[in-house]
Amino acid sequence: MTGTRPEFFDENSEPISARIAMGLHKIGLAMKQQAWQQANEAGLSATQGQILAALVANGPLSGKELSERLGVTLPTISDSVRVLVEKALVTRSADPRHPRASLLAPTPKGASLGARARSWPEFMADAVADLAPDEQRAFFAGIVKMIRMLQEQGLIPINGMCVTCKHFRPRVRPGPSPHHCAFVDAPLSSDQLRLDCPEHELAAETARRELWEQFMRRG
Amino acid sequence: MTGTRPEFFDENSEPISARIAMGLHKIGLAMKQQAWQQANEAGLSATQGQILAALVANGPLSGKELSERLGVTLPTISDSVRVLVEKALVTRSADPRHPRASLLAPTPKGASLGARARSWPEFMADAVADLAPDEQRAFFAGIVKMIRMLQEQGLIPINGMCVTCKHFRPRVRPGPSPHHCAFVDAPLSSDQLRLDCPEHELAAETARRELWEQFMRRG
DNA sequence: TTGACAACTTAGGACTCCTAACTTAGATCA
DNA sequence: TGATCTAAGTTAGGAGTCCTAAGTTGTCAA
Repeated sequence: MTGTRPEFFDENSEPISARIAMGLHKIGLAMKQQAWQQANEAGLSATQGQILAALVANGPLSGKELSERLGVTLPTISDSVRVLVEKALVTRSADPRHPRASLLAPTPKGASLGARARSWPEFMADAVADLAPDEQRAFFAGIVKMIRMLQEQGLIPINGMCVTCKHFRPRVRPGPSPHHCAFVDAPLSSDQLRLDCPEHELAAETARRELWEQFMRRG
Repeated sequence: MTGTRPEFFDENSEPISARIAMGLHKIGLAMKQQAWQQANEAGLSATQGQILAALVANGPLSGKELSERLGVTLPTISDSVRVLVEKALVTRSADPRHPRASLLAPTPKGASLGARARSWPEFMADAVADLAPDEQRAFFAGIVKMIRMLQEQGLIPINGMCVTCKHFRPRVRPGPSPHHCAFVDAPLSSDQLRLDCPEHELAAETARRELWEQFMRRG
């Protein structure tokens, strides 16, 4: 079984894109387990934690909005919200926008748990900390592009990414901060692109594609 | 709410490592949903698919080994395996290594499903395909390093990574393929590093750290 | 031969997630 | 003024995921 086989790796290894996919799969595994464990330690289920985190990050939301953001169906949300209300971590109030909808907001206790839940993925940040700054930037750039592709394919539900937002103006000036956010009227660099801006407003389909192409244009 | 606020992004954005974590979180979400959906289409559960994929990729395994590889407890595996045996996708046979253990091997039908299950994460590969080759390499390098860190922290169960394998010889020569695999006696480049080599044998703790430091050494 | 060990298996419970079938407040329109 | 439509939730039911705790059972060591 052993011997000089320089062709071994080319024959047996998959293309780098498949290797990336596998790596992300493994990272996803760690993420799932951590979320589960950290939720349990906080006396919540994973979904309950995610709901609280979303409410803290984005302000009051309806059940429908939550289901879109978390990528699960309404009944699943409905179930978890019932428990959160029973635990006095969330309150309901009427939503002026829709007749049957109710706006969900965290109570003070819920908000504090939600804030903690938001930091659950940060154990990842520790694992990233050892990368050199330029490696981190390259890594982040890859992630932004991947997420955009996944969203294009309809595999990621909602995302508050700058590159799909109607307020985003890519490459409007030279220098290190070429982009601009029209909402806050501020320049921003590629490093500063947000993935979950609460002010995100989805641009129309054609405008979105346009934004993306401008953003990707090199030079 | 609108106005010239150049400080907006620095004030409201998190550090890049946290942004990376959030991005990976979103990607993980897509991964979970895809796995679920693709498993359903194949008439399997997600876990069953992963078990079949592992058996195809690594050859016959015991329940214990499966539970380590998939990062779930033995009862969970036991449950899924029972269903797979009922479906005639997996067979048991005695394991010569352990008295009470049984080796699980896929039937032909199970093997074909397992081969398909192995390609489930590949939808990610499509999303990566738009990245330039150098971006892909940088991305992959980041992933390898992250996985290594996560494993260091005990957050990823088993991994057949070259950088933790006793057969791995990092940086033994100059040029584009500086590393060497002593098992197949072949040079390999950083791009060719494997994440799930079936021949992986875990090096002892101290040796592992040594390997890693050699691998990380720049220049 | 008695006990420890290791690898399961069983039992039981909480949570996730889905589809399908209601329920209901308001809007639309005849 | 109703009849119908729409959209947001809720309820019911079922498969699957996970866990902990408590057996089972071959083998090996004392």
